[in-house]
Amino acid sequence: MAWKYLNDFSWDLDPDLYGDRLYNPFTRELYSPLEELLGIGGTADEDIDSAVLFGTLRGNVVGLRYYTGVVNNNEMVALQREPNNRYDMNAIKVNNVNGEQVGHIKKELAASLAHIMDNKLAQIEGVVPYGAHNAFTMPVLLSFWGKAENKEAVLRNLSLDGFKLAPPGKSLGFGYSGTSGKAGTSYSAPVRAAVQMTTEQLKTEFDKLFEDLKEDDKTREMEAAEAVLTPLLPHQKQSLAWMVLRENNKELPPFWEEREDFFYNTITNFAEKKRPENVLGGILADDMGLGKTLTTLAVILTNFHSGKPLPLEKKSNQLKEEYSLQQKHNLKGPSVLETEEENDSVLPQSSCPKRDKEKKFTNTVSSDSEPEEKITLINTKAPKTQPGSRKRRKGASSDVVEDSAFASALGESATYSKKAKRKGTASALGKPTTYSKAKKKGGTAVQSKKSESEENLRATLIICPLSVLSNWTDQLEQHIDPAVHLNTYVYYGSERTKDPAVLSRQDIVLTTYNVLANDYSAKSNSPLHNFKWLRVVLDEGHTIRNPNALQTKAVLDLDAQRRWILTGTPIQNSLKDLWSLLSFLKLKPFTDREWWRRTIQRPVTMGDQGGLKRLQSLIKSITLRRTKTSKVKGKPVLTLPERKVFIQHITLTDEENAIYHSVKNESKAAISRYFSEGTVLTHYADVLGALLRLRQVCCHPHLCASLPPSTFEEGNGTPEQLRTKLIEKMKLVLSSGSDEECAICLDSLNLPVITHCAHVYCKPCICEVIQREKPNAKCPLCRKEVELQQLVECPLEDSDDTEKPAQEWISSSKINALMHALLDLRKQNPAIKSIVVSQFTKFLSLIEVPLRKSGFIFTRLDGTMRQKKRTEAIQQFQSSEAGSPTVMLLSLKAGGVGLNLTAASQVFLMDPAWNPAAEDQCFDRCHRLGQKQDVTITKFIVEHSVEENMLKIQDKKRELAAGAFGAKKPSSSETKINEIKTLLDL
DNA sequence: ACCGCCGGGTGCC
DNA sequence: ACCGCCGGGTGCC
Repeated sequence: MAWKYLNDFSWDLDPDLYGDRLYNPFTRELYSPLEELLGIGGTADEDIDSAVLFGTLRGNVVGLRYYTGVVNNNEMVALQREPNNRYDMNAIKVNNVNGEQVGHIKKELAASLAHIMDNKLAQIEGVVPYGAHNAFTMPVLLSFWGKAENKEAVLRNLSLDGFKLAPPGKSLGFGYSGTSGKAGTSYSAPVRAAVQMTTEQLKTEFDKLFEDLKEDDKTREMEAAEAVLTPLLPHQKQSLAWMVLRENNKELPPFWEEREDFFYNTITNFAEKKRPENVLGGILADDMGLGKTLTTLAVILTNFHSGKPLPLEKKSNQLKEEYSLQQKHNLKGPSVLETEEENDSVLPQSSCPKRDKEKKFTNTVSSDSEPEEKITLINTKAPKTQPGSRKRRKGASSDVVEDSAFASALGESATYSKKAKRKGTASALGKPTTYSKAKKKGGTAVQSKKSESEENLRATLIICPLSVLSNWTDQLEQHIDPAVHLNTYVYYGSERTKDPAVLSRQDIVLTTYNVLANDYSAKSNSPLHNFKWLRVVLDEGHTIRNPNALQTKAVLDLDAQRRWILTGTPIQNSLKDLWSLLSFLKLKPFTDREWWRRTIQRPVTMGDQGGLKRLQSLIKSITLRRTKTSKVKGKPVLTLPERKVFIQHITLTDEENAIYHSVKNESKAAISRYFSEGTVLTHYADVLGALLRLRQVCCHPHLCASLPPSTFEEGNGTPEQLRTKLIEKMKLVLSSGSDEECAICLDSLNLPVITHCAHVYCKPCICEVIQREKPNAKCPLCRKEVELQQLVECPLEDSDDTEKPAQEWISSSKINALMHALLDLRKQNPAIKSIVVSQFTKFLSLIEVPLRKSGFIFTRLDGTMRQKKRTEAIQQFQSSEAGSPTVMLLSLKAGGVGLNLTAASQVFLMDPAWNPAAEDQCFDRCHRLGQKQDVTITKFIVEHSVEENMLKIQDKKRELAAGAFGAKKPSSSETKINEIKTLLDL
């Protein structure tokens, strides 16, 4: 069991508990109670956050003449161990900010430092006070940072070799002096660390980071291209203008200045002749529901190259027929040149942007005049619709559908049509679809990363979580003129293309983080990675917050001219999560984590004003953020109907109460034993297990019946027993209603497997790790050794029914309360739609019975459903037709942020979530853009139960968290113990 | 390197 | 002189 390793590895997390997360309303950070209660969390990287300055030491860099890396006065340098150096295994390289080697640390000092670095006793950072004009050696000022408990060891090690650190009080400690921007000036002007701000000040400052909309470039508005049928709201016109400005921007990136014939970085004092590239893109961090998707589509259509709209052909019937003929013709065999000539006369380049380097193509796409001509073609404007209203698609005709069948039979992309979608065929995401068919042509247009010129780039890659993939296709259909040839390819499913030529023909390619990561790890060929994109857009961009996750690496390895991150939660998990995002944006020098840490992350977490200033100006220059309460010209961005939350207290029946108390007493007994043994914290998994049971009994006595009784004991049995136990444990994880996530990809579990150390991952994720680290692969959560053969898979679908066969259905107090409310509503107005939310899918199943009995038409959405069924469920529920479902049974975390359930005006939360953020997100699914009615939320809470206690602790945590900033502040063990006592009334 | 270090040449004042 | 001193060769790790 996982807690066995807690003593050895301070950052062990039991995934069993990982999903039960609490919410920090300020940082919008989700954190698990386990991390909180044990005062742990994060990865080894966080050691750097809590580092203190041990002191400084002057040393020498030698061998300058052998290397090309140059440095300026006061420039920061990085130290890098070089254990395989053939002359000295203690060798330490010194690199400049660009990663070019400058020299080596002189060998005597290196011999002493190597030990410290290899054992991670300290992080050693260098600043070269006098770096320019040194031919052979140069001095370097070294700062030693590390955990306080390692300070003595470091000092001892150094003094054994005759080195002595100057005490930290003598130095500023950031490697540069706050606002002057001169790296390293501090060493000669020693001061105590810059004026430290209080937590409160920091919080205020941080709030300001995203709220400043006064600048001109963020308030200017811009109209979208004609092909965008939905009129943009004022704030969306602002985002469009700002994004177009960012994409066409020719300025130097933040913190760079042009000086004489060099470009200077004012933070690191690095300089180079080459002009640093600016980010053509940034972060659109608008709150959920402000229309990031629509705005992004508008950018794609509006800013092709140099501010001109994407050249798109207007479809006409004649064109379509010829096109369709062409299609069939080409599918018969490899195309020949004559055919292409024909093609071009019928359908110019729009559907085939990157065919080859022939002149005709270059002319049509990259010349300045040509795109304008195209625009005139689409000038016949369709009547615009109001935002949120659905645009009926007129263009789809049967020949297109036929064509799609033809195409998909050959494994090619299929034509998307609304008609087909209504029949439920083309909506299947399992196969590639395009909105309008790209011309098939014989493999002449293989695009290569290097040889294409930037003007020829056309395709935008959009990467999103699977749960919002359909949102993109829906919105494309909803907002884009159907009469326009917008080539769209959904890169998903087993039939996805391997042919870059197919991608090169697209305007938009949609895929998911998981598909991207899978392709990336399957190294063989990932067409997405062997391609230069015009744009890459990350939807729910905080998905890549974990720098070690495969998904993040796969994303960072994409090649694109312009890069966008869409996210509603800019700093979801404290400052360090920002790094992956900046790294994606390729902002020099922050793509290297060391420079990010040294210049921003650590100074800010230590309360340095200069660091915060830098962070502010950085964020300001690349981020646009509006909240639901932001205003444009004095008016709120959005006016949503009211949202009211009621708590309805439930009194259990005597019978239920008896069950509750017996479970409670049993748990109490076990946990009291841990108290007396003083092992509460090491048995925390059991504590949460007990809480889970109590929460379940509050809902329905049948819910906790299938819990494995073995949770309270340890020990090993036969391999078969172990296997059974692991499967049980995994099932508990999967069915606990917490919508477990994989600690590697941080996404929902996909093909869950459990390790012998009882941690659950996606099979592809953990296999990747084992492959990469073999032969010594370790569990990413507990560092225990893992092997491929030891992974236990979850047996398929013997599910609830077989587990508990003939248990007769009974009601419960909560079910009665719900049914009472639903029947009441129906009496008032039979058209009212309600969402019934629980963390326990089994509970939802139990609720189905009385719903059916009372004649409710309902639908259901939970994490176990395939994408196709999900889409169906949502569409049925959202339909306003008579006979459409009036109740949706929803598992708390199903669907993700993109889920739109605005048809509902009532939400019933059957059980409180650990994590108020999850509740809020859930409410936002119906209380969002498009909601016309007031929304009423009813939370059912059993009085005098663990549920009430959960609310209390949540409130307390909210308060506590509101005062915290950035880094996690683990509560004292006294607090932890008290919390457990509160929860269990001990 | 306008240094340090090495090793050969050399040796009263 | 088993030294000192001189001056040329030489130079990261």
